[in-house]
Amino acid sequence: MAALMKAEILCRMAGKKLTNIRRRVLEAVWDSHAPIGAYDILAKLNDGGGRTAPIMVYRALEFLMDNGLVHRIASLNAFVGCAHPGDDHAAGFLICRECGSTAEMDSETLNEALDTAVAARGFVVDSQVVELRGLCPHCNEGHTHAR
Amino acid sequence: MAALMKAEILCRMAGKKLTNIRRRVLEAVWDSHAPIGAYDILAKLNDGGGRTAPIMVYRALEFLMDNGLVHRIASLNAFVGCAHPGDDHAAGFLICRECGSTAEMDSETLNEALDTAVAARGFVVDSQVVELRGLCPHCNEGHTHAR
DNA sequence: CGGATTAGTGTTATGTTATAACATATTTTC
DNA sequence: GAAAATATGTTATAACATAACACTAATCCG
Repeated sequence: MAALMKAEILCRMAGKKLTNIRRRVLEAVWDSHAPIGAYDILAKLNDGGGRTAPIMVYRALEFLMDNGLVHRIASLNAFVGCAHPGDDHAAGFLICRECGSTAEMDSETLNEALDTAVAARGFVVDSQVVELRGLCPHCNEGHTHAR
Repeated sequence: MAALMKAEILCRMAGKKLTNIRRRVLEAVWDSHAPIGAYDILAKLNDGGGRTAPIMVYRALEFLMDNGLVHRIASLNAFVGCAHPGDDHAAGFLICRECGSTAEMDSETLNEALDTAVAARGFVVDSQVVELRGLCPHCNEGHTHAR
């Protein structure tokens, strides 16, 4: 799997260890087509008789997030693989309410607009949560919903 | 309290009932200078011997959110009073990591940018979570942090 | 009016998400 | 190879949220 390979390389370059459990959690995240919850990851790991504890999953997720390999979707209490690992980027997400698919949006336009809106108020941003829920192009076929 | 008065009026106009528990939850939300968690609201209600149950608070919060009186901050699992009740608006939030104060950002610029970034991908947005964490102007005095 | 319907509240129990505290094992550093 | 740092394993519990069902109050409409 390409994402796994890339993760291996990035960790090696950064002097970080992509240990077994971390790799297995990352695999579980990528195996899911949609954002996946920590306890669903846990279930995958323990499928077939493992005895991994919740905190082990959370610790792995923390590592993966710190190293830009996974993002947390706060509005879903769930996690997705990062589409652009390596870049240190502020991302936004487009979450389809029908199919659950989640696209990472790394838009200049978006971040410039955020900066502008925010700078006007003298606020200094450290981190952002931008999660837009709606219909992806595929699920929107034949519909006529507007915002 | 002004927010309470406004809520009364808006509910009356909409034919909705701002019952006792709903009003008390709304009060608790406004009494807090920062976003407040459901169980902290609960504690306030029960301070002095009440026996309100968690679900009663969640039910009240659901009503208040449905009627545009309260917003949920997903990244904090907490709730804030809506700064512009009555408008049906898509808001964003600026959350100070030092003092916890939270400003509601109802920016045209922001929403236009979101629309632009999103329309380019053929995505149709229903609802949004925009929560920016950082330093408010007051807490930023004397600092030189950048994004 | 007064019965039927709807909306709201109260109560108990449980589900879901996340972390604390501490012991053990492994790796790195010097 | 001892000390320090990093990672894992184990048990328990904290924090956030909802299900299910009984009961009460408000409203609708003959």
